[in-house]
Amino acid sequence: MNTPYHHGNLREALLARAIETLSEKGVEHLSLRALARDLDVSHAAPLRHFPTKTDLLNAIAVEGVESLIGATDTAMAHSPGPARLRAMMLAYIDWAMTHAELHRVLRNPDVMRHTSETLADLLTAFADRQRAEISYAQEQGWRRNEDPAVLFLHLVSLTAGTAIVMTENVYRDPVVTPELRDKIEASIDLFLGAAK
Amino acid sequence: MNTPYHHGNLREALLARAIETLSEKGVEHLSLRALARDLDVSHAAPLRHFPTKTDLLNAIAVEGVESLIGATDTAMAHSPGPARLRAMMLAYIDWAMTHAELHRVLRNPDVMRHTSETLADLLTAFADRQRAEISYAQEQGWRRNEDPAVLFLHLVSLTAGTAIVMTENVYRDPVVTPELRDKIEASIDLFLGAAK
DNA sequence: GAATGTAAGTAGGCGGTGTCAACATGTGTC
DNA sequence: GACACATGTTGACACCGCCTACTTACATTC
Repeated sequence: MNTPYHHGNLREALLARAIETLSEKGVEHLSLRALARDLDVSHAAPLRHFPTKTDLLNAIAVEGVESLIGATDTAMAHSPGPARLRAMMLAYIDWAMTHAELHRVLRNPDVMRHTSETLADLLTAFADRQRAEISYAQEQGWRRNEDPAVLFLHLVSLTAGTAIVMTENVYRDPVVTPELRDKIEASIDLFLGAAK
Repeated sequence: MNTPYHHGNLREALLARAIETLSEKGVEHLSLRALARDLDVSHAAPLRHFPTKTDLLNAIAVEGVESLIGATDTAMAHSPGPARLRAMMLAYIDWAMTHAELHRVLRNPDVMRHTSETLADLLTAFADRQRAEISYAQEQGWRRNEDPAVLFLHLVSLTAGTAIVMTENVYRDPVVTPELRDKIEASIDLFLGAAK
């Protein structure tokens, strides 16, 4: 009865422990064998559920994107129509800051080079939502005569860029201060509020 | 005389070959031992010059940042005063697109977690230059009554974000088209030209 | 309810990796 | 010319992802 032959739900346990160690030690120090050790299981057991390490990272990325989409969804649901675009951008950045390592997995080249079908679908769906939100805002009068594709590129670049600048400390210390959140909002508003 | 005991300039050869393989196979497939094999040298020889793999990546990052700074320098030198800020941003993005893998090294978490002194210095110097350029533009009347810190955050996020969106294909296919460069410029100008 | 096919675990091995220690070989300096 | 020192080599260790063959438990079917 103790240490049964079958773990029961090794797949979920692997994912949970992986995300845990991810936020502790970073992507590059995540190993399938260490994961197996942590869960008291043979070193090859994880391969039954994730044939390759990339598959594991891919599954984690799926959970990450789902979490991200959930966060933006609730944020947008609590915002009135015209403010939804702003809520979406801020939710993305906030999510990235509170899930830094998960966010890092999402921009791991090895993951993004061979994304699973479901991950790719989630990403394009999210992108479509961003595009839809832009066109809604334009209908409301925001930057009405601007090329939507340009606005989309700008929105994506700015949100992803801000998230990255916040999570990785590219420019070391200078950026991280208490009133930082205000500056982030102000920065976003340079884009959103210009034609207000 | 053939295959002498001492390589002569192994350090430079390692860096050169590393950058070469980097653009071919990506960061995660760079190995010290493979590098040593390529240069017909024993597997531990690289450790004399780069005690750890992170040190090698760090040195590559230094070369990368120097190259990036050089590119922005010449771009800015060829632009009249008020257009320098725009030239700086576009030079950054262009450099990232033409040196995608080198750019990826610069945002490799393992590199950025323990940056060498010289790399950190280069980065802060570059950041200072961006700040200086912003304040110069503000003196010229551009977004004069805006918080410089917010402008800096926006500039950094937007440039880094655009560079990343272009080099990694986060949203798969939709973004990469021939007239893309025009859209990039238009996107940048949403920020730069707003208060013109 | 036994037989059986399959999913999920184990054991072991292969080739690869980064890193270390001990040793060898040149090079530059007094 | 002796000697310190930088730069190579060799061999080992512990780890890694991944593969194959084997074993165990579960589920389905007759």
